[in-house]
Amino acid sequence: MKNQLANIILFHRKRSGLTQLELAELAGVGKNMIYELENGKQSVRLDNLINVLRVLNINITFQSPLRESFLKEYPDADC
Amino acid sequence: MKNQLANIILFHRKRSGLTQLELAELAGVGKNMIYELENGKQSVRLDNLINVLRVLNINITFQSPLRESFLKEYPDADC
DNA sequence: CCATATTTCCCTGTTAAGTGGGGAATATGT
DNA sequence: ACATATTCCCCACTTAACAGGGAAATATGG
Repeated sequence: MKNQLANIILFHRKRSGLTQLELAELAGVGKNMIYELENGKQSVRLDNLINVLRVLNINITFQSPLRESFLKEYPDADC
Repeated sequence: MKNQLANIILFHRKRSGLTQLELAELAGVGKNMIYELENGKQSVRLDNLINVLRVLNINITFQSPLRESFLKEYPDADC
């Protein structure tokens, strides 16, 4: 149970029937990156992570109390 | 409108009344990182981004159809 | 309008992220 | 039990993320 992200990636990759190598190639990253991601490495590059998550159909979102109340007041803001 | 993340960070930093330099020091990153984040740089390190978001009280979450249906079936899984 | 704060965008050196190769360890399935 | 697939984890090399200095451009506010 290294961290949340590692488990999410492992779970989705297994469900997709992909090997680490196949996922790496689909995401355009090195094979070691998948291994490191699944083992809790935090110092990966964001764009690489996003490419991996895209293959696995995982969405990354950002939430905060401030943002949610702001978007409720100004629904078209999108910022 | 470079990207979503850049706008979120800028919006929250302004609301916090912090300068780029102050946010950088609180997050333990270089001053240039804040500038680059707010200008849409995608190749930043995830741990640095997380440190910045923590200061701004912004949460990262991961969502997928697979994950949501899975957690609905097995509420205690947490993976 | 002026002084000051802040942001933008150069630059340079350092450091570690990322890569592919490769081989040992482990898992898978027949 | 065996062959094969996959994962784990080491290595060395390349490259760019990062920090921090600095200076011009821009924003702020008194």
